[in-house]
Amino acid sequence: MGNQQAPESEGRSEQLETYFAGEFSHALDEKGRLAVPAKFRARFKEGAVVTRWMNECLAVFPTSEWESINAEIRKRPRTDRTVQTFVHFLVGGAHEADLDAQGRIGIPAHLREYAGLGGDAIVIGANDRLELWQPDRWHARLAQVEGSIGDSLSDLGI
Amino acid sequence: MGNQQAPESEGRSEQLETYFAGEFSHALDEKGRLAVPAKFRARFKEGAVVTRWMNECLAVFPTSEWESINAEIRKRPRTDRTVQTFVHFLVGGAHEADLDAQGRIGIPAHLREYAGLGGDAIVIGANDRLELWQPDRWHARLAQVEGSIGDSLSDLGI
DNA sequence: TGAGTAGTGGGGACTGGTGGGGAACCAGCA
DNA sequence: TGCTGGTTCCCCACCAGTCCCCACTACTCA
Repeated sequence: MGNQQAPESEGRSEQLETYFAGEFSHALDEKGRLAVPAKFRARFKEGAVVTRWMNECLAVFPTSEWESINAEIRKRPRTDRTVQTFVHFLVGGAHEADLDAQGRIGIPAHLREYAGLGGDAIVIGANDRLELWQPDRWHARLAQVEGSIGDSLSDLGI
Repeated sequence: MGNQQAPESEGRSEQLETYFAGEFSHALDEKGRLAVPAKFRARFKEGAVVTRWMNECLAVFPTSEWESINAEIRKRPRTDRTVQTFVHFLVGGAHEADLDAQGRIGIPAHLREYAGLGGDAIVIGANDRLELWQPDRWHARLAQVEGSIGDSLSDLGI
């Protein structure tokens, strides 16, 4: 990515963010819609897939990203136990949607319920995906992560 | 509709969904009919096959998909124990049907009974098939899956 | 301080899901 | 063989949820 050559005459060329990063606090409205941070919207031009994710949060993938993950799964035997787990949890939970004209995405009721979302939500950039967290769960997760970050970094050799 | 005769005006920008995904809650009516989610109906133009499936749910395959699975089986020796299991469980349970004009499919009584279906049912998109679940069974299955999703993802190298 | 962008809220049209009525088909019995 | 009862299938109509669009407010940047 990265090395952009001729700067666009546009001035601030809002070029495509390659990886998601950062933390945002947005509100879900009455209808279960959530605004995607403006800088990330271009990545979702082709559509977005919302699904269940680990630690009781939701993940939002650009469609292409999701497809490449799922394509990997479809190569494997459908009766494999691990594959079934994946299919039920992730594919079964997957909701495909486009952003509306305001850059919002609708979150189906059963996913909101799974992640405990309502009112405010925390949007986390997590490289290949966005994660949506119920605020309390996010803070708990952060506290948990802080305790083990030292070990993790040395495990990873960073 | 159709005041202009574009040949495949059927098309719509929303073209055929390639794989099934997502979760839907639909009701079985008095007559044992279940509405197939509208976005998937095109995949069942050639017909659908409903049959028993793992974890006491039902599976709905597009006819072509079912055919390719069953063709695979027919190549194998009919005395093979696994083949016999497959034939009794899946082929024996198979019910071929078309969607009605409202996009509903009729589920025979013996299959409804097997899956405990009546009143509400959960429809799960599972890549190559739809799965029909009795709500309580589905929630139990989800709870079970949730516990092992982390391991599954790392097993799959995701 | 003003202009533009981002986030939020809400109203209206429309599609999809559900229920039910009626016709057609089938089988059993007289 | 004709009549009757039941089941299945088809079609119409209502209702609710979803999507699309418009408007308002707050914040940021120049």
